[in-house]
Amino acid sequence: MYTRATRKNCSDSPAVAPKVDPTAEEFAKLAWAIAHPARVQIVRMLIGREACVCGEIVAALPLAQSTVSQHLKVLKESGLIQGEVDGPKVCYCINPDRLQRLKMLVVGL
Amino acid sequence: MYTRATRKNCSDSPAVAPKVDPTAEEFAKLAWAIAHPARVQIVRMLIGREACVCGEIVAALPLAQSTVSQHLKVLKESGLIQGEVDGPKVCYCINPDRLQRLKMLVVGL
DNA sequence: ATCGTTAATCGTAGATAAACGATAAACAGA
DNA sequence: TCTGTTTATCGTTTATCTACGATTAACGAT
Repeated sequence: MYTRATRKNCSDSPAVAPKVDPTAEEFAKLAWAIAHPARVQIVRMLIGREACVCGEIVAALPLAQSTVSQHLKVLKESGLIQGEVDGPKVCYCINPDRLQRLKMLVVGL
Repeated sequence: MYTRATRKNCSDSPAVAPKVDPTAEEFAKLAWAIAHPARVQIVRMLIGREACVCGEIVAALPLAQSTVSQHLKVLKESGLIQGEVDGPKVCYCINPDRLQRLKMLVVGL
């Protein structure tokens, strides 16, 4: 047996309950949305510009149009952004509620 | 040509500079670290307990020991946590600086 | 109706992640 | 020294991500 404890609260803390906290999944999904440099830039761009057409986002990134479209899809699925069809173009904007939720979760760590 | 603009700041905004902002990569890496439910739970556990032995983390999660070890490795590589060897055990704790950095980046969005 | 533009989707290839069991390494105690 | 404990690593399998070109769908303008 190992009874040595050289660091406080290290080996001698009470056992942890093996329970899954429910927000971990939601948290991970939101974090995952911005877990890629391109998506971080897209989010920042949309926050800074209020709204942005897909083509402008493509032009601002060194990626193919199809790749950007996929990143936009990921962001849309996370709820962080939403797209609105405007003729042949699609106008993307931030979803303030989800962004706020992400901030809450991170700050609440 | 498409000149219709039904939404403000949508099609008629000035062009975006195709420049890569330098913190996007750092941001993405930190976000990636918590982009998995298990890692979110680990981080929360460490924040709430100050420090924690690997075995306790394994016990708290419904995952194999080797899998947890991999998640710990990811978190360590991101700098969010650090491990300290304590005999045969390893004691993990949060790196407050990196956590603060993550919070700053998210709040600064 | 046709043409050009815009953006999503498809198909594919390569890389990476996630999960596990098995093994190895490091250590304390007998 | 030998044994049991703890954790990291290895090897493997499966799944998902990322990136691209090509194609398709939707739309406005002519």
